[in-house]
Amino acid sequence: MRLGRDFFARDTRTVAREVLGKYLVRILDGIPLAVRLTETEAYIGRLDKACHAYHNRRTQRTETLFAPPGTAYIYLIYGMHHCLNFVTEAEGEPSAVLIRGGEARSGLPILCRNRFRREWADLSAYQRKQFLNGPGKLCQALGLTRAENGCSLLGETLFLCDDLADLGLETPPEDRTPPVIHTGRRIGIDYAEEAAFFPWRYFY
DNA sequence: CTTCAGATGCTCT
DNA sequence: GAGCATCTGAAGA
Repeated sequence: MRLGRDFFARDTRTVAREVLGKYLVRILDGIPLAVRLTETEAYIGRLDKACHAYHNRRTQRTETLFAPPGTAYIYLIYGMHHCLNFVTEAEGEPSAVLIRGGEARSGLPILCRNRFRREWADLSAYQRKQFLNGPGKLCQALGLTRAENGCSLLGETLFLCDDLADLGLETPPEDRTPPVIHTGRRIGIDYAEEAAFFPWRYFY
């Protein structure tokens, strides 16, 4: 079953927690790419110095955070990588869930070529183990860039779902037991003072 | 396994 | 002009 707007229109930390284990699907050139989400972070504009839209800060970049829940917020970081977020809360409450990691479930050959311009069989064990364990890696594999900033997550080519039946695939056995979720500090925001210590990173 | 430097360009001041 | 919600490869332990 696909996730609707109501899923995203809730407390950001709840969404960050509950989206773990769900599948992010992108249909690219007719081919379904699917990633099971394993790591997220919550960013809440109202309270959070680490959020780009802290105190409702409105600039060209943060405009997407004011879009309806269920919108993709994608920005360029460090001049060469992209980060994907899901906009959350009621429309106009600038908040989002950063997608930090996942595991490939469909379209592995494409995901792999997007990331390494090589075949899965040619990757080292280290490369396989670290395949999608970072926000930039995930965007690169899925071919998501600023061109997709502001796109709906409720559409026909980019969406989330509960299971892989939507894609005509069987859900693997290891995906059937609910993940045990851990929390921790968010990564790479040491500048954000007390907010750097909020336990708003979720993973399993 | 760990640390570290360097890449690279957009965004806001 | 400064800073950034990162990744990679090389080198060391």
